[in-house]
Amino acid sequence: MSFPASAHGMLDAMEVPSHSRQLLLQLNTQRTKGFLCDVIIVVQNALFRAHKNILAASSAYLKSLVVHDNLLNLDHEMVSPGIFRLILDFIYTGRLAECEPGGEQSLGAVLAAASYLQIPGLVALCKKKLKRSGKYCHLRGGYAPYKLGRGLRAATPVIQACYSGTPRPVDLPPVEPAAPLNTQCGELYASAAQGAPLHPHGLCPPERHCSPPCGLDLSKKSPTGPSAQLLPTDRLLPGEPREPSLPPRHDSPPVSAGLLAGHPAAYKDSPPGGEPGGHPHAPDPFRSTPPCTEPPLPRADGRELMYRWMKHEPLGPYLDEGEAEKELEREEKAESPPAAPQPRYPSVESNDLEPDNSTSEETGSSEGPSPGDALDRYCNHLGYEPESLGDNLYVCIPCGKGFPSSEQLNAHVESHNEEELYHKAAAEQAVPFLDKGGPGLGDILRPYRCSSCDKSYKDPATLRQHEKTHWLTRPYPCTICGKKFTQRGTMTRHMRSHLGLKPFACDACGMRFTRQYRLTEHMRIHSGEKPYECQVCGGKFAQQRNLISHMKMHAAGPDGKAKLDFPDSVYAMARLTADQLGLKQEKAAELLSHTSHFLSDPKAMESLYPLAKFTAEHLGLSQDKAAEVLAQAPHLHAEAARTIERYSPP
DNA sequence: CTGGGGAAGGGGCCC
DNA sequence: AGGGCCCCTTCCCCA
Repeated sequence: MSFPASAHGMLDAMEVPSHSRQLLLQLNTQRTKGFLCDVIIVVQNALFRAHKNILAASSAYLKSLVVHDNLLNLDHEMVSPGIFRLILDFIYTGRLAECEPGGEQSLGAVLAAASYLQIPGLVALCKKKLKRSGKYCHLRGGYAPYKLGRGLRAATPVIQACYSGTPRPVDLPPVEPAAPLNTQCGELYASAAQGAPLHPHGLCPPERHCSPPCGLDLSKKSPTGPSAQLLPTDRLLPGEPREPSLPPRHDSPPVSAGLLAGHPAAYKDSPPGGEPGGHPHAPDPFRSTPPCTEPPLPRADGRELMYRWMKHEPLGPYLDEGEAEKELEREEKAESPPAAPQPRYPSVESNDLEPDNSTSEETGSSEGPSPGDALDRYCNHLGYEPESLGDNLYVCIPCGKGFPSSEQLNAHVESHNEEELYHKAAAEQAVPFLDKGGPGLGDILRPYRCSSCDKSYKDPATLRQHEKTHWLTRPYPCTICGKKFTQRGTMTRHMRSHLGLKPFACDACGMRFTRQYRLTEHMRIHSGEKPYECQVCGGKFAQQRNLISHMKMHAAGPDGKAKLDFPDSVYAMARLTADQLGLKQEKAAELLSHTSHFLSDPKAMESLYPLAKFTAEHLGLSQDKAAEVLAQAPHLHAEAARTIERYSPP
């Protein structure tokens, strides 16, 4: 399909002046309703819903996070819930609600947070406002080190210096806008107070100016059903929100390390380009780069973008702070007509960043970027992600692996050392095995043994992970309810259940799940597949766990007590099997008791593999796994042989 | 009312 | 870090 040249010309001229404004309004409306929101931002005990695309188009820092996570946890020492609300409003509207009273302090906090989040337009706007109020000259020296991309740990004292005698911005009470804010009810507070009546739709009552009385009842189970993807509204209980200035509820760090991955604080000691503990593939927002003075992105073609990426120059739709400031100044000079009044959304100034400006949009960009251009630049998307390119310049000499930063290389080298230590320790441990008649195959396969419980593992990392189960204090607390976990993954999974995040959807019925495995299990309902069969009655089950429950029914007598009378040898085997497989002895015995047909066939015991096959079949393991398990327990073979001897037909 | 099955939520833990 | 599996438990439905 092709258009005549004239038609192309016509298309070029066909521009709806209010398009960008309408688009933004729609997006903001969607945000307030939670519609298509695909990310949750946790700031202290406040939750905000938003759209990844919008965040990524507005903030370099948030972009680096949303690429990898649906749940972002911001350091509340860097940005308080109240300030983040203002910033989120700005992102979705291009307007900054009036900060008051003590506006400069709040504005300073917004500036600090905008720097932290790398939103140059907002940084420039705050500076401009501070300048107008006569504060910025005073502050300039203080804010100057606030170069974009600095970790705020370094920046915070600067702010303190700026506002000597006043609380740090992070200690300020939440900013309550003078006029009702328009939106903001995408935010949900995990309040300590509960029990008050529900508020419909989970939105803040208008009379509260959307200050966040919405509590999150964490005592309830996660919702079920297709409607509950994000914080279901029926779980929201109003209650007074905790003041953002209050200390965190738990003694533990308020934001988990895992959720903070990629946080600037984690980079504070890193050289440019290092991403320790963060998102290794995320564009490094802290790489020192000269301010981008390139023409607006739409004019840059793919090759130029690639070239700039290769040169570590800024590519994206983000304006450098200085550039954004110039943008604002150009805007002021443009003398664009004032924005239409929006009573629900007090404008900071008549020439605030304006998402739509019909005059300049119509005149095109040849006479300098218009506010519309500015928005275009913010909304422009790259055709590729930098993470697709790798430059692993730091190479580990022993193993030849490459890493993008010295930090990662160092971490790798440390792991080398630990690994070698473990190997050494394992080699030393092997000596007693020899004393006992030589190490079993299992000792070779799983040389890393726990000193507390004698369980053994294939690799040192798994052993370390296991050893945490013996610790008195579990190292990973939930930042919402305080429950503690031995593994970070378990904690983040638990957090998902708090937040109702269910990324795995059934194509057939739309039901959503928190885990892939659950979806797989669920899909058997639709397929009719019932792979788990009872060896006693032939009953089939879609879920293994239901087979296990069912087997208990078989095992229980009329009085509820176990009715199966297992031979001693079966119990002995069961004990060993239970030990090896981590099952309860009762269950292992139960499973083994259903194998009389096997046990009565001595030929089947002639080699290890048939036994493995039997074990695999009856314990739901892969045959290889079963073989490995059995290999670790040569005494099991002897026991099995004795059992066979005893029960073999004469 | 009760027991059994189906389905699902959540935690533990290994890989 | 995330996937996968196991276990315990709960809820609902039905005979």
